[in-house]
Parts: sequence; C-alpha cells; structure tokens
Amino acid sequence: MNEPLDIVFSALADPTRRTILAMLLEDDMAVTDVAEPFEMSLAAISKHLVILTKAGLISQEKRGRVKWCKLEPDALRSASVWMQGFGQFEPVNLDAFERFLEIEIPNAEET
Amino acid sequence: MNEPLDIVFSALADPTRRTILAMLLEDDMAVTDVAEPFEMSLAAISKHLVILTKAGLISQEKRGRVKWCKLEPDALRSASVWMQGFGQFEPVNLDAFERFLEIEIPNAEET
DNA sequence: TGAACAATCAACCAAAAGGTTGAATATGCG
DNA sequence: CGCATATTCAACCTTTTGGTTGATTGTTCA
Repeated sequence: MNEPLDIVFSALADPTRRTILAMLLEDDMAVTDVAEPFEMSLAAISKHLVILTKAGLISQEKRGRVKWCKLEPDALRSASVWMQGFGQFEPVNLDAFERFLEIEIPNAEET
Repeated sequence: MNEPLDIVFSALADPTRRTILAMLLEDDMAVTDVAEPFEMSLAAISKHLVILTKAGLISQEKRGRVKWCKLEPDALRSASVWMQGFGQFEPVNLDAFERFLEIEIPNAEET
C-alpha cells in the first residue's frame, strides 16, 4: 500500500478515524482529548492518529507535553480529484446531498 | 465494517479496484475481460468485483454465460460529497454536517 | 527532586484482507 | 450429447489491520 490514494482512502475507511476528523472540524485537540470519548485505549487512538498523519489528513505539533492534532483538509483534494475523474456528477451537488441525507440518516442511529 | 462509507472507502482503497473502475469508465465489460490485463487470477478479480458490487460502485448483470460489469457512479457521489464537506473551512451548519457523516460523535458525558 | 500527566513503544493477539489452486456450476454451441 | 467457456465456490495461506496491556520516555510543577 504505497500510493497516496491507497493511503488516503484506507485512512478514510475506518469509522473511528472519520469520527476523529469530524471532531477536529470543530477545533484542534490534544491526543488525550481526542481519545476521551472513545471506548478504546489511548494507544489505539494514538495509532489511528499516526495513520491519519501519514495520510496527510491531520498534522500533529507537540507543544510541551501536549501533542496537538489539526485537521488538514487539503489532503482530501487528491482523492477528490480522482473521484471527479469519473465526472458524471458535480463535485458539490446539493441535490445529491439532499438525496444522500434522506437515504442515510435513518441508519445513523443504529451505530 | 457495516456502514456505507466504510464499505465505499475501503473498496476505493485498493489500487486494483480503482483500476477496474477506471476501465469501466470506458465501457461495460465482462468479468473475463476485466481480469485480462491483471496478473492475478480470475478468482481474485471475481472477489474484487464482489467487493465493488457490495459498495454499490458497480452493478453486475448476467446475460447468458457472461456477467457484465457496469460502473455506478452514484455510489461515488456520497463519498465525494462527504469529502467536499471537509474542504469547506467554515461548515455552514456543523450539526447538519455531523448528521450527514452518519456518525454520532461519542460524548462521554452523555454515555 | 519526584510525583503526576501526555504520549508512544513493544510485544502480542484475533480477525479481516488479498491472494492462490482446484473443483464445481451454469451456459453456449457444434 | 459432449465439450469449451464464463464464473464462482471452497479450502487454504500469508500479510495487514485494529485492538490490547504494560513498560518507557518526556514534560510540568509543587
């Protein structure tokens, strides 16, 4: 698994990692705070953060004891460009957005 | 690994499968013809096609002996829209976006 | 200094992913 | 019918993934 697209897509394939990305949408966070809401160990979250960092989806900066995690949304661009190569749809398509909402939201509760 | 986005992103994470999708961009293809340029066995390609089908990225229709594979770009749309959400630096409505992600950000205070 | 905290490392484990080969199941056709 | 073709199934193997626990490394601060 060496190509950038492999790394980005497989990073996005895990729901824990997507949740972390969504959390970082709100604000930068320390590793411990990222881990806090999850039921898995800190070490497991630390590994997820390494994977997200290698994919370029986040960056990590250590200040003192604390390592801050920051979303890097630009990394999604290559994957997004690849998908737009399939070109049958607009990159931001509100109709599709709404259809997606209607279809997927009912499942959101059954985590 | 049950949720739609898990399945779509992990289907996209494999370079063989992305190549297959690109091939199908040109035209529908029979399983044997999809497999021909690859160095792996037909059975391996058949498994990849099952994964792409379960992700909704292709459909397969059997006519006679031949099973035709057809690109279904609508499944890419959901993933593309998901990614576009991260490109917008100030999400218009974060709550709606989180629902859109079809996840619930775990919150230890409530659980 | 030394205790508490932040984060990673190392070793390990179970399950899933991705491949193989050989047999099986349809289907088409001379 | 009988054989070739198209595809999948079943069993197996190796590597990767995602998790665990306990030890370890830095850092802060009373």
